[in-house]
Amino acid sequence: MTTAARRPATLDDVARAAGVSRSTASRVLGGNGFASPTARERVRTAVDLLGYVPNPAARALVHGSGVRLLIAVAGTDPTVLDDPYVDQAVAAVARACTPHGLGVAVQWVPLAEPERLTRLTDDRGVAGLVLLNTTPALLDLVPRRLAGRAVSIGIGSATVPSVDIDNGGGTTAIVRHLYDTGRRRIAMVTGPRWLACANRSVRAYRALVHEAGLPAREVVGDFSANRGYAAAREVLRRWPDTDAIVGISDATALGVIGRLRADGIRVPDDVAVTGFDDIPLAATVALTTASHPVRQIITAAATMVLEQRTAPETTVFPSALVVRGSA
Amino acid sequence: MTTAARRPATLDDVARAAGVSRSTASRVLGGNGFASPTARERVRTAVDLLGYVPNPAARALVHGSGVRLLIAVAGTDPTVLDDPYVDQAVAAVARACTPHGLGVAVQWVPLAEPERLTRLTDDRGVAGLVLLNTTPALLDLVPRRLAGRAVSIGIGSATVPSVDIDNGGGTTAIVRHLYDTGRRRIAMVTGPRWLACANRSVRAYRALVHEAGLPAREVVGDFSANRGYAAAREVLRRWPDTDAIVGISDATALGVIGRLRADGIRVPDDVAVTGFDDIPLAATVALTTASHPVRQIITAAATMVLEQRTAPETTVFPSALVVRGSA
DNA sequence: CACACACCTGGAAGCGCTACCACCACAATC
DNA sequence: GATTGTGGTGGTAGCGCTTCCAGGTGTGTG
Repeated sequence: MTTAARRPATLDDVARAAGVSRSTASRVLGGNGFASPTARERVRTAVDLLGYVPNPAARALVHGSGVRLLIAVAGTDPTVLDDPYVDQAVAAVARACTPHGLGVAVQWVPLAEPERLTRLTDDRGVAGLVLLNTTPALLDLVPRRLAGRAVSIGIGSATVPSVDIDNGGGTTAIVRHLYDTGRRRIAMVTGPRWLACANRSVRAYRALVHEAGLPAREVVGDFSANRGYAAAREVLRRWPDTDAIVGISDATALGVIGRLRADGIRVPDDVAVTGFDDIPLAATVALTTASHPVRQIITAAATMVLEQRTAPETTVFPSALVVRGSA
Repeated sequence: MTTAARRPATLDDVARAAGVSRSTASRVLGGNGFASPTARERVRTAVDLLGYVPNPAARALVHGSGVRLLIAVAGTDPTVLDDPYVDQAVAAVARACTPHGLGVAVQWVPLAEPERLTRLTDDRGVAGLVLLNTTPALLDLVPRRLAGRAVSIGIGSATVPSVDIDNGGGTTAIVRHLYDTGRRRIAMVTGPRWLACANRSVRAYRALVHEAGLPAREVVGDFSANRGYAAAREVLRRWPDTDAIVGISDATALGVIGRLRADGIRVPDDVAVTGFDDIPLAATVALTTASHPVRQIITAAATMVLEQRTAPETTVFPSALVVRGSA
């Protein structure tokens, strides 16, 4: 539009165009310090005219603030990053960061080697930290430098605030629904044992079946549809009279349903199946599940670090039972 | 580990620890310029010892190179960003960028106002550009500054290279498969008209049905399951004898199947349904679809800008027919 | 033995920005 | 009339890094 070989304007250009010093221009843009209405006005118009956007690198350099949010995902191996849930988290954080001029990065932190996190946070480019699949060991390794700029999705600590899903409540609602609709031999395909949020679901399941005097039937899964597919067969092999299967996630449940249907077992007539998460497809395939606003949760987490909350609070988002066709 | 209040090391710290000047240390790390083996060695060990990671902001500042990749997604409204496909793209780009010390940002560019892209690229923080849902107008607005640092997913131009899916080939394979299995009244739920890749699919469909002397039956969709759900009913209302529905995406197909099943129409016995993309769930629900390595495609795109390819080449990734239960 | 020419090195400038400081008006106070 | 503000301003020092440049050493050549 303007000149041929456009070079993004610098603050100097703005100052010159506005006929003020760089300092004044900076003060106007930063909003702090004094500036006369005239100066303010002239700088504003110069900014508009030149399409000036501050250079985040320069800003980060002088503030020592870093330039991107790091999403650290704990897991046994790098394939955790292949999880669509991580995709969603990364994208949601990116969307929250973009208006603040921050980028996002993702990295896997091996479960067996949490201190690897330190190497990642030694990077001054890291402005903040979002922990996914958090373990207690990881929380202790969040450096002081990032205090108030770190948040955990899942469990928190005295220094690291967290946002979390009410997995226990969600699972309780699901299992109770199964019980209320006459299911008495309820099995569960769980998540990885080391994952706090998965454990809360499992504990809720156990508490409820125990309370009802039913046996607990657990097969360890990993959130994936594939694992659900295999786990379904294992459940029915070990406990053939099972009449309900609780999936730790929607993907798990979808895998379970796939296997059951392939084996000629009717859902929900023979076996009821439930999921957890309420992914978009759950509605399409009529999956009974627990719904929680994942995007909202992640966005809340990102917002916490962007706005630099200091209070190590835990925000728990509710989980709502959604009854559809599968149970 | 080391000192209590750890402050990430700077190049000065490294130089001091290694007993050389900052310049020498920088030269060793940059790999360019001369440096004696001794100096090289000492700097290396100092780096390891201190856990030094270069400050990307300072680096970007001196190089004028920017600090994050921008993913610009064209669409009629900001909800395009809610698409899981965008999630996946953002996450994949983030994964590719992270090792390079770059972050990612996402922004919507209104279809009706492509020049809004200029405001985004005026930000010196932008090191590179990935265009999603690209339109020709957008390609022309890629600034010179980003030449060789921009890539389009979909259509490209003389200056902007692209990576693309062989939508035409994939759709041809699908429609041919439907024809070969006896379907003669094949309808299609299309994508938005302005989207080049969707149009290629539609054109392939038209060409094939035309060639076979069949009528084209099109309902405009938008890639979403919801729209597929609604579109399925519209198809059957307008052409009750339809015996196959080609979905522009897996989500569309899933929506179509959901509606058909809800209406008591058997899939594939009464109506065959096909998708496009081969999302993870497609296998679970036995959807016949065309598969293409989306993650690999996005990664290829990201790699192109990270490695600053200059040749405006177009890389087309093949699309493979995956026959499963739904058609 | 002077010279060129390699290799190697530290000093210093500067990327674009913010923040501190010194300064200057002008008004209000003693 | 000297003093203390108060609102406004520009100069300048850096943030951590790269890169250019001047100045070293040491080898090989005329």
